[in-house]
Amino acid sequence: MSKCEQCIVREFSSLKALNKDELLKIAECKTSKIIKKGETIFAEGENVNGIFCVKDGICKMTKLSPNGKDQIVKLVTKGELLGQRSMISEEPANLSAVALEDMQVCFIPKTEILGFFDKNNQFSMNVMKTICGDLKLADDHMVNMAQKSVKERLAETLIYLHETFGTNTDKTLKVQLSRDELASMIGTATESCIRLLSDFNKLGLIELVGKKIVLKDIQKLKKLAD
Amino acid sequence: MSKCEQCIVREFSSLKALNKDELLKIAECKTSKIIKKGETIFAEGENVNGIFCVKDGICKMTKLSPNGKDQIVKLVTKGELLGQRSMISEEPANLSAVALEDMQVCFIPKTEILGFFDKNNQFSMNVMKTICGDLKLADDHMVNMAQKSVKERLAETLIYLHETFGTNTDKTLKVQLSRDELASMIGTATESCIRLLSDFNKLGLIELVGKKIVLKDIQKLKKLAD
DNA sequence: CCTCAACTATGATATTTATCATATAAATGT
DNA sequence: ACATTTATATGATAAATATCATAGTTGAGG
Repeated sequence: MSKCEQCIVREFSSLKALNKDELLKIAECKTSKIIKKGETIFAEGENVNGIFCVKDGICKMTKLSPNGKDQIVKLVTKGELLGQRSMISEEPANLSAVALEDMQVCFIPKTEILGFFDKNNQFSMNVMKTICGDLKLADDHMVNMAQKSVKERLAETLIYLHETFGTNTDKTLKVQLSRDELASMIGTATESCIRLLSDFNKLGLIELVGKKIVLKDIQKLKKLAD
Repeated sequence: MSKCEQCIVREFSSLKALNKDELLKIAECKTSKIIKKGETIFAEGENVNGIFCVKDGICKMTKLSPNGKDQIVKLVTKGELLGQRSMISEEPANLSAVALEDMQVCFIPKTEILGFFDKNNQFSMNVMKTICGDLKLADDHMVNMAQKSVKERLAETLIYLHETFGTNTDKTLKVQLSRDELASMIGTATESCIRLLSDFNKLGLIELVGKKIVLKDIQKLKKLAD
């Protein structure tokens, strides 16, 4: 069982407010897991009963729309926590978490976390601030979906992927989403997404290297995204 | 200065966790305001420095999209609190709050509320749960915007307005939004919204009584909304 | 190395939605 | 009460997007 003290999640998440003793308590009760690409960490409607710390890898948070299509609501990467909302609301998960690449995560039971809420105010405030940040992003995201065209949303998403997750040595985007997943992020049909990528390619805004994408003209993309 | 003990906001919001002494402290420092229909309680980008308790009336929370159009993100009505996210995140307001009808609100300074976070855990948990609820709604809303057609969103919104705010004695919807505002809720052009209302009218799903709307066939509307 | 399935790509077409134009109705101020 | 603005309504058209069809490409497993 590895220690939590030097874990990356501790540095970046709400957990940074925990002291040595509290970290030791977590280290004792946590469960480490390896999640393979494509595997589900938890699914919409499931009772989670704790939170997951993402130690490595990226996952997509999705929600099934009544029309049967999956919408990617957001991406979560190393250093972040999963399942906080569900735990606090005492409700089943509203979103599914599915690994986009191999992941290392730790599960910490609800009982442990809820104890910290009572005793460690800084921790509570951190969690609250994180969720408030998520709420702001969700509202902003909603307005984008409602007001922007598919083209604008695609440009914006490409820039987001570039700025947030960076590139490989060959300049291709590090997070490798399928065209289908990219379409599901921007909320459009797969064919429309492919077609627009093709257009962007012809316009010299991006370059398609097999299934991978290179951003060639970020300034123009930003202008396009508004 | 009226007391807070019997106030409707106290019954329905996170404030219900506060004890008599705490309520008295609030009663002393709060400011009551009358907001006329159309007036702004606070605007996007403003520093709010406290929260507003909605004692009576309804307001819209809007965000300006880069294309210059206002998107209505949600409606807030009596018994609810405004400006919590901004206060907790220590950021300017992300949304504007504008009265849809005459309102009574009370302003409670930030300093007072932050004090309760330290001393009253139940209050903290209530606030956290409220924000978690907001986050779930925002995510769901986002998926709707991304995946549903304008027609589906209109049907869904009409049902929401009916179920949440009810009807007048003549069966018309109580919240009276202009066609423009309704369009801004569902994220479409005003003309498209008007046209669809007209279609729904011809199909017998709704009835247009001047600028007001009566839902005639809720079952069919629900089917339409998915 | 080959085969099958899944993914990517593109054309043709239908549907949805936005935009522009114009008309009518309702509200507002003087 | 009238003029002026503002909101609602509808038609015509253009633009955006989805859907259906089909073909090429890639990658995994035998």
